[in-house]
Amino acid sequence: MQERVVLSKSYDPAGVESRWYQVWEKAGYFAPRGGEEHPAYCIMIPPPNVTGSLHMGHAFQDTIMDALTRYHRMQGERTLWQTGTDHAGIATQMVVERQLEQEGKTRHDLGREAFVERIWQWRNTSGGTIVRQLRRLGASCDWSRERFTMDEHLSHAVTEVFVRLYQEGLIYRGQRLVNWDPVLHTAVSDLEVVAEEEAGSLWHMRYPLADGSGHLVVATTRPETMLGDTAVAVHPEDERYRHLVGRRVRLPLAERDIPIIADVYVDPAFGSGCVKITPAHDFNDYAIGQRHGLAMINILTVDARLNDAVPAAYRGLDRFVARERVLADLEAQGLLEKTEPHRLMVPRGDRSRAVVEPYLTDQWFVRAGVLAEEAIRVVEDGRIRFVPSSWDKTYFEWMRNIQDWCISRQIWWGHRIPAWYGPDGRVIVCRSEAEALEWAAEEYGRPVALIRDPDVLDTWFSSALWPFSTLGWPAHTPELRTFHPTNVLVTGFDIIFFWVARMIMMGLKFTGEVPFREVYITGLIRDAEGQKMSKSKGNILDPLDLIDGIGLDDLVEKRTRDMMQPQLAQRIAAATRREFPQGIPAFGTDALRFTMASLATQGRDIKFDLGRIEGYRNFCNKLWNASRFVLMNTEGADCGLERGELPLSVPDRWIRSALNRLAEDMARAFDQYRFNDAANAIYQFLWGHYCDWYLELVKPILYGEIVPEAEKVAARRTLVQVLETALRLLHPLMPFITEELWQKVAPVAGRGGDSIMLAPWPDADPALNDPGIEAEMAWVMSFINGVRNIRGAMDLPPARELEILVTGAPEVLERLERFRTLILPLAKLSGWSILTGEAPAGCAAGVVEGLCFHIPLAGVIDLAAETDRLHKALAKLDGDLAQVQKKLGNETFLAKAKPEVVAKDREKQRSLAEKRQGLAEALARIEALGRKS
RNA sequence: GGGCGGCUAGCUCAGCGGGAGAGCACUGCCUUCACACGGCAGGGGUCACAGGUUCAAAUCCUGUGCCGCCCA
Repeated sequence: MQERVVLSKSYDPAGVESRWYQVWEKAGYFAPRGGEEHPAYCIMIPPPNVTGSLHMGHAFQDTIMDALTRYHRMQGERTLWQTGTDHAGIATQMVVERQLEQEGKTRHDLGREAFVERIWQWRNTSGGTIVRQLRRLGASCDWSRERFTMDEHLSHAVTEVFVRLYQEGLIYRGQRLVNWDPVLHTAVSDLEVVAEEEAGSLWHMRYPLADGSGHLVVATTRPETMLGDTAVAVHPEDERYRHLVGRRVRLPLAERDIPIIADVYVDPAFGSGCVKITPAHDFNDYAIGQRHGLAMINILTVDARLNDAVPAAYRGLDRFVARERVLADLEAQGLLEKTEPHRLMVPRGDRSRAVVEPYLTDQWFVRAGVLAEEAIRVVEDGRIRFVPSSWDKTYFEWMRNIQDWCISRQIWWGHRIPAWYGPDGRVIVCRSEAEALEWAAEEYGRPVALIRDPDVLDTWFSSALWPFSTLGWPAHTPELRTFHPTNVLVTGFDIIFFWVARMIMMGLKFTGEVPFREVYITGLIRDAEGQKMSKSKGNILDPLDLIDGIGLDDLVEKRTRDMMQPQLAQRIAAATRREFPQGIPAFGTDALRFTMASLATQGRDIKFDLGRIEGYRNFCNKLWNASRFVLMNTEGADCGLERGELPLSVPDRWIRSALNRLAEDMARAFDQYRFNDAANAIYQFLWGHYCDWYLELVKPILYGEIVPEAEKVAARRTLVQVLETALRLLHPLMPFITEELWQKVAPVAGRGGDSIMLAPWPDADPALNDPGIEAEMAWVMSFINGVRNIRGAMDLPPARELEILVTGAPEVLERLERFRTLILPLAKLSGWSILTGEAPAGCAAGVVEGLCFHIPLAGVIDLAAETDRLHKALAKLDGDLAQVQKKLGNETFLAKAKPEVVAKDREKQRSLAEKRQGLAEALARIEALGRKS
C-alpha cells in the first residue's frame, strides 16, 4: 500500500485559512478571467469608511457578496468584485484632529495644506485596516483594482460631475436654513442628524400685547430662541385668538414689537395654541416665515453662542447658559407662567453627538427633485429590483418627498468644491484653477486674482459616483463597457437614502444606465438579546474574535477601552463576564461565513446566537472527518476512473440522485438570494444524507468479504466523486475548508485544476434524478429506523445483535432480502426468518410499508413498556387516521380538491390503516399473554 | 399622528393555501475500527387572539393585542 497523507483528526482552521488566501491572491485568481464570450458579473462593494474596522454587519454583507462572486466565477463568468474605501470626510478629519490635540495643536496651527498632508500620511500608514480584515473573511475581491474616493481619478470624476450639474442648473449656491453642527462648525445633511427622544421641559411664557391690554401665552421647548422671534402664530380657526390676529405683541427682553399672524401649521391643541415663530432657528418656523414674509433674525454664532443681534446682556453666552438667563429674567418680570416636564426629540450630529442647530448659512445644494424623477421610474418599471421587494416602498416614500441635498461641508478633508470667486464676488465653476483664471480674464477683460471656495463636498457625493467612477468614468473604458451596469448591490436598509438612491440618480444622469439591476437589502445584525450592537452598550462582537477566538480578559479590556462614557465600563465588564465566562473560542472563518449565510433570511433583523456558529464549526469538523474517511478508503485504491460502466449499488444511485437535487437547490437558492436555503440544503445533504446514511451503507460494501470487486470499485468512485462535487457546491459559502479538502480529493476523483475557486460549478441534470431509487431507499431506511426505534424503546444496547421474524407480501420479502447485506449491519441484526403462523409470545413488533417484524425478546422484554409503547403509537395513529378519514368522508372535498391531493390522502389512509392493524395485532398478543400468565 | 415589519418547540429561526419543520438546548443508551466538535433513539407546539374567505388556513382577508423599526 502506498504512503498516504492522512488528515489530522480534527479540523484546524487557522493554518488552512492564511495559507490558501495568500495562494489565491498571489496567483491573481480574484481578477476577472475570460474573454468576451464569457458574460460579465460585477458587484460593487459598499466602500467602507477608511477609518473603520470590520464589524458584524460587514462580515455579513461581505460573506454574501463573496458567496455570489465565487458562485458566478465558478459558473465561468467574467467576475469582478470591485473593492475600495471612502475617505469619510468628517470622521477622518476628526481622527487626525484628535491626534493633533494630543500634541497640543489644532488644525489651524498647521494650516490647511499641511493638515491635509497629515491626513494623507495617516491614511497611508494607519488607514484601511478594514481592507486587511476583509482578507480574513476570504473575500475574493480584485485587490489590483482597489480604489479610494480621494484617488486622483475618482476626484476627477467628482469635479466633472459637479461642473456638469452646475452648468445644467442642478447645483446651486444659496442661503438656506441647514443643520449646523456647532462643535464641528460645518453643515451636515438631514441624514447625518439623528433625532433622539430626551427629557426636557415645556415652558409657558407670557408675551404682553403691545397695547398693554393683556398678554398671550406661548409654549416652547427652546426659550432662548425667543430673542430671535419675529412673530407669534395662532390657528386661523381658533376662536380664542381670532380677534388678535393682525395686532402686535411686545417681545419681552428684546423689547421689539412683533405681529400676531394666523397659519394652519399651528396646532391649537398643543400648549396654549400660540406659537412663537423664530424663522432663522427652526425649520417649520422658516417655512412660516417665508409664507408670511417675516424677517429672519440670526441670533447665533458658529459655535452656538448668542451673537450681537441680541441685547448686550446675552451676547456671547452659550445657548444653554442663555436659556437659563432668559428663563430667570422672564421669571423676574413675572412672565414665566409655568414649566412642565416634556419629552422631545433632540437632533444630534451622528459624529459629534452635539445638539445640531438649524442655522442660516450659504451652502451648495443639488436639486434632487429633478434627478429623482427618473430614479423613481427605474424602480417602478423594474429596471432596478429590490430584494426583498417591500423595500421599494421605503425608497419611493423618500424619493417622492426628496429635499434638495446640501453637499457643502465646512471642513478641510475631502473634494474641494471647484468654484472660485472673482473680485466682485462673481462665482466661477470650472474644472481647474487654470481654466477658472482664463475664464475670469476674459470675463473681466484683465487677469484677476480669484479666491477658491473653501468648502469640500459631502463624502456621499463621491460615493454616489462609485459604481462608474471606479470603472474609469468619465473615460469610456473597457471596464465600464463590460461591468456597468453592475449586477447586484448588497447593502443594509440604513443607507438606502444616503447612498443607494443617490447612486441611482447619479448613475442615470451620467451613464444613462442604472448602476445595478438588483439591490439585495440585508437585515441588521443584533446581539443575542436583539439589541443593536454598539460601543456604549458594550455588546459588540468582533467578527475576527469569532474567527480567532479571544480570552475573557482580552474581551473585557477590548469592550471597555476608549469609552465615551467611562462610567459604563464596570457594568459592561460584568455583563461580558456573565455572558462569556470562558471568553470566545475560535470558530474559524468558514463557520462564521456559513452562520451568516444560514441567518440571511429575507427581510428580518438577525439576533446573533453563538450556538449557531458553534454548530457550524462542528459541521466543518464533520465534513473534515467524512473526507478523512473517504480518502482513507479511496487514496491509492482502485476508484475505477479509467473504467466505463460500473455496477452501481442502490445507495450509490440514491446518493447521486440526492446530490443532483442538491445542485438544483443550491443554484436556485443563490439565484434567488436565499442563502439560508443554500446553507440548509448542503448541511442537510452532507450531514443527514451523505454522512449519516451513505457512508454507513457503503461500509458493508467496502468491507464485505463476499461483495464483488466491481461493486467496491463503484462505491469508491461514488464516494469520492460525490464528495468532490459537494465540496464545489459548498465552496462559495466555505472557501477555505473546501479548498484544503478539494486539493486532496479532486485528484482521487479524477478532476484536475489548480484551485476549487476556478473549478466549474456542478450543474444539475434532471435526467439524474431517480425517484424510483429514492423511494426504494426510503423504504430501507424506514425499516432500519423501525428496528432502531424499538431497540431504543426497549433500552437494548447497540452491541446486542437481534434475530427477527418478518411477515409480508412476497415482493416485499424479496426486497428485504435484496438489501440484506446493507440492512443487517445498520439495524444490528444477525438475521431474520419468515414467520409462518402466529408470532411467538413475548415479541416487540413494528410495521413498515408492507412488512411486519417481530423481535422475540422473551425474558428480556418489559411487557408493560411494550404495551405502553404500542398504546401510545396506536393513539397517535388513530388521531391521524381520524383526521384523514374525516377529510375523505367529505363529499365537497372529493369533488373540489385537486385529484392528486385526494389520491395522496387515500394512500395516506391506506398506509396508516395497515400500520394500525399490525400494531393492534401485536398489542392484542401481548395483552393475551398477560391474561394467560 | 403616518408607514413598515414581527408574534411558530425552552432559545434562535425556516415554512406563507393541501400530512407542524431545522439548529441549539433537554432526556435515555453508546468511548462501534471518519468524527465525543461524535453515533443511535426520544420528549416537547390550541403556529399571539378574534372573526371571515375556502372542500382545506400557521399560510389569504379584516380587526384586536403586544414588540420592534422608519418618517413626522
